[in-house]
Amino acid sequence: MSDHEQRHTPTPPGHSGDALPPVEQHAQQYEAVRNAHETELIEDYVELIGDLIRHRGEARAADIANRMAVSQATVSKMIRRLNELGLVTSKPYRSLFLTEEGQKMAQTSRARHDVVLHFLRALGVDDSTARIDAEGMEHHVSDETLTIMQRFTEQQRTP
Amino acid sequence: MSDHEQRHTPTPPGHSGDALPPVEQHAQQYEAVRNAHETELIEDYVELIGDLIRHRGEARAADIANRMAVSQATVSKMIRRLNELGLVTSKPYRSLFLTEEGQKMAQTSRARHDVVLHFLRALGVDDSTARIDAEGMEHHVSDETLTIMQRFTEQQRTP
DNA sequence: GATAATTGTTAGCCAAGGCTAAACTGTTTG
DNA sequence: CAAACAGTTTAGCCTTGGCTAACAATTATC
Repeated sequence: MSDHEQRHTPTPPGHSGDALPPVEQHAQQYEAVRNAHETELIEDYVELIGDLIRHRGEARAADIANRMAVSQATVSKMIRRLNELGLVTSKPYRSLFLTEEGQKMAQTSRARHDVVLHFLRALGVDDSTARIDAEGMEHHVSDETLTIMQRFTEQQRTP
Repeated sequence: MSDHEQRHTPTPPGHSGDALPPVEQHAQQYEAVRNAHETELIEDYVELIGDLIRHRGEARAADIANRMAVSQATVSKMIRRLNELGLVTSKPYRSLFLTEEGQKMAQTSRARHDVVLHFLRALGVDDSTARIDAEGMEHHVSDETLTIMQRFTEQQRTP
């Protein structure tokens, strides 16, 4: 653990832009992003499976592959993982179901996604752009920010 | 390419929540996220190196490792990659420099980051939360949304 | 009901991005 | 100036999440 940096001025004076955050805080930012990345894909799969079930009555691997633009082999492998994690149940060659826990995750993830999407639209972002941005952003928005976004959206709706 | 889904109602009627987007659009969302992920880390490194140079006069591997909360070995490996990509120049055991291209990327990335961070603060998000969220969000915000965020922030500043 | 088409699985490959341990270089200091 | 220390690199390992190709099962069609 080098504190080499700390020998110098902690908050340099006349630079353009913001100062660097303290090391611990800075590190925490990057760690948060890495953590988000670990769960992100899992959540996306679970969310999509939930959506497919809701809207189509069932979730099949081929549909997931199409919608994710990914090979069926990739989906198959991922489903095995979701199984091990206790998020879905599946019998070979049959369509998928979410466990209790999976349903909870799908629901949370869905809600999160919707808040971000509606927020972006309320901000004035074009629908198809909002969809793309929301998909990427949803896993990186804290609960605090999410609440604020929701409040903002509601205010826009009833001016 | 299965169109199995399309046999059914394309926009189902009375469900709660939004309908599923058409397959092509949906796929595009996920592809965008995967693409962002590929460049994300690279941009983070380059941005951080730029920041270290600006604020401290030099960027050393140990500082990067500390700030990213990652081992030095990981940094070392990454620097080799950045080198191959023509983004940084480095002599063994010496501190790092950004190439022209690297500087351009650092600058763009920095600007993006700042817009998102200032936007979140203008929205009313607490500073340390805003920093964490901004770090994750910055790579998933389209230019369109970025512009809107910037406009919003300026409006808040001068009410 | 046999065969064709679709869907699902398995095996084996690859790159990215982490890690630890060990070797090496450069700098500081007794 | 030699030894100790701090910083850097290399080697080798692991997991994820992609892919293709080959095979297996289910479903559709004649």
